[in-house]
Amino acid sequence: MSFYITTPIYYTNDVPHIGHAYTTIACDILARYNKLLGKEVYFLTGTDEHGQKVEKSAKDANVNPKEFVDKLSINFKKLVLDLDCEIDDFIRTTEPRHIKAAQFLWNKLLENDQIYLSNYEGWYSIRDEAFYLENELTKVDGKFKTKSGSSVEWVKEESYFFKLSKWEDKLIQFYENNPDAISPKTRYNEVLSFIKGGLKDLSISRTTFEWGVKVPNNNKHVMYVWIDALCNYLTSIGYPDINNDKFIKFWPAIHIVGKDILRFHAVFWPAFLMAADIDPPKKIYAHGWWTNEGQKISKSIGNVIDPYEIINEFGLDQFRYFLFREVPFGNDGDFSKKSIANRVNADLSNNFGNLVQRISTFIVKNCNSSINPTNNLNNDDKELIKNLDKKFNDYKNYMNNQQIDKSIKSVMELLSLTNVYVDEQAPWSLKKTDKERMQVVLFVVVNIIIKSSIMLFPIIPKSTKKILSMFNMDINNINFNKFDLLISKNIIIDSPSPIFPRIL
RNA sequence: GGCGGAGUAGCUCAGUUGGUCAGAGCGCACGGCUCAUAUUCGUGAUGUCGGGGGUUCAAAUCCCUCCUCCGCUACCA
Repeated sequence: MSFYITTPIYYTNDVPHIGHAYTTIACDILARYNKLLGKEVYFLTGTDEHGQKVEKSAKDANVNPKEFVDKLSINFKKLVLDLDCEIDDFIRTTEPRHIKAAQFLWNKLLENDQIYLSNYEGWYSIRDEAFYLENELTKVDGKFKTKSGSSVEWVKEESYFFKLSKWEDKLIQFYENNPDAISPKTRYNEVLSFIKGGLKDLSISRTTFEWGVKVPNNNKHVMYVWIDALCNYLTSIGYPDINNDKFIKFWPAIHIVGKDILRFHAVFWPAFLMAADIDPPKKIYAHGWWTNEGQKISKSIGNVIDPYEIINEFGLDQFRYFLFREVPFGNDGDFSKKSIANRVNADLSNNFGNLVQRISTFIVKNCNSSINPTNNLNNDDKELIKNLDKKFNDYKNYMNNQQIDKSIKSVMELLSLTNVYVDEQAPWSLKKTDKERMQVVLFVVVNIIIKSSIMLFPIIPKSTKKILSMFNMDINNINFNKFDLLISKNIIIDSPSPIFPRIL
């Protein structure tokens, strides 16, 4: 079994922000989870480095575009590592392998009679670098203006077109047969209604700038961003060699994207692929956006969230945990210092961390730091183990559908039940009355701590590794294959220290 | 305008086919324990389930209508 997951490639026109971190961590969580399942995982991210904006920014900065993107791309690559994300490849669209792949894809589309040369005409705003439809414009003094007041002019530009209109029925059919191919459900509905509203052929080349992948045999044109950029998902696994091991093993991919670029991934991209005789993606998952302390994030307001700032203040795992526990994956969320502090304290410090701490120190003090396996379970113990089993299944079901928040919640519920169990069994009382029974209770709880740590490993890898090594588990070999509900070996505990300090 | 989603405790939200569905977490109040990172456990309070009307023995759950919010309605990415 294999699992291929991608982030969008990030545009090298600015420094990374919370949105980039969010998408990348989402993929990392799903990648790590699938590794725990024993699947062969391929996790791809990278940078999208072409286009008019980059060309212009580079010019403004008085450097050539390649130098410009070299610098910016590094920031994104660094962020991936600093977020503790285990990628398998970092692709850049300026790499020769990608240019080769994109041009091959183009030629394939040409060969399959999916591309023709014509003219793109419309009202164009130089200031906005965008075309407008007439119904988007208002007439001021006999001249059309955009809502923002920019003037527009009628522009006619030679362009290659992709025969998107031909794919309308096939896309509808594909999505009706694969209702899970777009998530969440509301996004699926949106895309389907968009397609049903009719598809026009798509302009897929530009002549107004040069910084892009050249159209084969016509150097006047560079490829439209979405042919160039989306092709990266193929490039990384060896396209155009579709018979190589990687391609065979991993395609089709699951694409995690922001809701703003859903259409490109869910309409254009599958059409390009089918037109080039390649299977459409397995799934496209659109996530939401973050606000900052209740406010929409924008550069002009100046409230862009720098991931490094959050990590430095709250910790990396705390940040990762908050992003995916706080908000249903797919919804918008609000980031605030108060909510991350509350969330981390309630779930990680108090519920999980304190359970680990109270049990581990108890074992160190009262059991000579060691706990032995046993099968001598009473009904209370069996009940809790049954809950472990149930929550583990819930957790997997949710993760399999990218419902990361719900899967985390399942583990938290298990940990709450365990805290209740500890209070009810009261090992500190058993210490005086029934030492044997006390050992059993501790053994049951240790099992839950270890299993919960493994379940949470994809979300908070560094902290859970600390916990697992505190219990002397083999942290280089964590997976679900050996996930027996009860551990069969003696557990020795190293001197415990709080893993999740409370945030004040 | 069209299509779609949503309005349930202070906050974030669960509520399958109408009949323990009035709930959870956080927050708050009180109490217990003291193994633990002043942590944990228990108990409790607050809601005309957006408004109005209707169907039914019975509706947050079905129908009608109104109000509010959000998303999509193609070529910057």
